[in-house]
Amino acid sequence: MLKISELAAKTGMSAHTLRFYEKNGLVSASDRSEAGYRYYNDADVRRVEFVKTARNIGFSLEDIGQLLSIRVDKKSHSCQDVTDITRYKLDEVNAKISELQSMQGTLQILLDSCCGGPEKATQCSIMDALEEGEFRAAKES
Amino acid sequence: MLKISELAAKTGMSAHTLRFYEKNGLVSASDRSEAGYRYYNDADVRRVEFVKTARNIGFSLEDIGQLLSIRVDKKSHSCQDVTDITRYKLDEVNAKISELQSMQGTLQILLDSCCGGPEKATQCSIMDALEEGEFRAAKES
DNA sequence: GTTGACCTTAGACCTGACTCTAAGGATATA
DNA sequence: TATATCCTTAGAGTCAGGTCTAAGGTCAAC
Repeated sequence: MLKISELAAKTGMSAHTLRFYEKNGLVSASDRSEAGYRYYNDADVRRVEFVKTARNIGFSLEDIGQLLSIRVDKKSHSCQDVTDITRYKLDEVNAKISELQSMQGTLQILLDSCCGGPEKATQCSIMDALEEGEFRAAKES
Repeated sequence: MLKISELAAKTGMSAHTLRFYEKNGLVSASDRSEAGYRYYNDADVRRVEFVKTARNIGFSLEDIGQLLSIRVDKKSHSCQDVTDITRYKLDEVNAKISELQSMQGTLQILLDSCCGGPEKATQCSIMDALEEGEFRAAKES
């Protein structure tokens, strides 16, 4: 049984974050001392590691909440339930990538158009382009 | 001279946002009525359009503040000042794209590994992979 | 002369994921 | 026993970029 700081050390999260996760229903200590100290067992550690892994991949805490509820009762859930969450996340990620690639393209065009030297900015083609306003929003949502 | 709601209509921003920008030093009305009403002239409109364009490209309000201070005194700034801001932003965008592409790759692998069907999640390879924890963080910062 | 649409301000609220503080109680070591 | 280090809680603060509210002042039309 680990105390919160020990679990924090073991998982690389802060005790603050572990309490925050508990408040948000993700991980709680399976035991408490008389004084109220949290005590975590091996299953708790695995749950925290699961959260950490999902977090690393990019799932939001809300996504992780759903994955955890599948995890505790796998028999009542299908692979489709899991892929639905994953696919939705992938769509989100792809949308953000597109948005950023649009920004990237614009910024690259701007950079290519400008000498970037010590010349005075009175004739700077980047400033001129911004003045012209010939760019669409990268995101439409 | 335009009142704030007229400028809002003209630029597609809300009056709220225009006041918010003013509070943050980006755009202010060059005139005020006796009662305190904001009045915007053509130069103000161009400044707002400049902000809007830069915002669409993806510059942060802080970046835009810097671009605006170059804009009002181009003679004291060089093209390099402008490209520095642009290049920095491009680097940021590229870093985020890399991060998201890493997430994308992982999510795709997960999806490919799972049947996604109505089978019970007891043998789900996505859940297993999350349990194994074999993924690195997409971002290192 | 009053209705209704506009304007003003300071400041609260929103998202997401923490991060920290204050005030107090518990435990371990010297 | 003293002190240092841990633990608890509720709640506030952080970031960015808005968005909204409350309470009140202004202005044009009927």
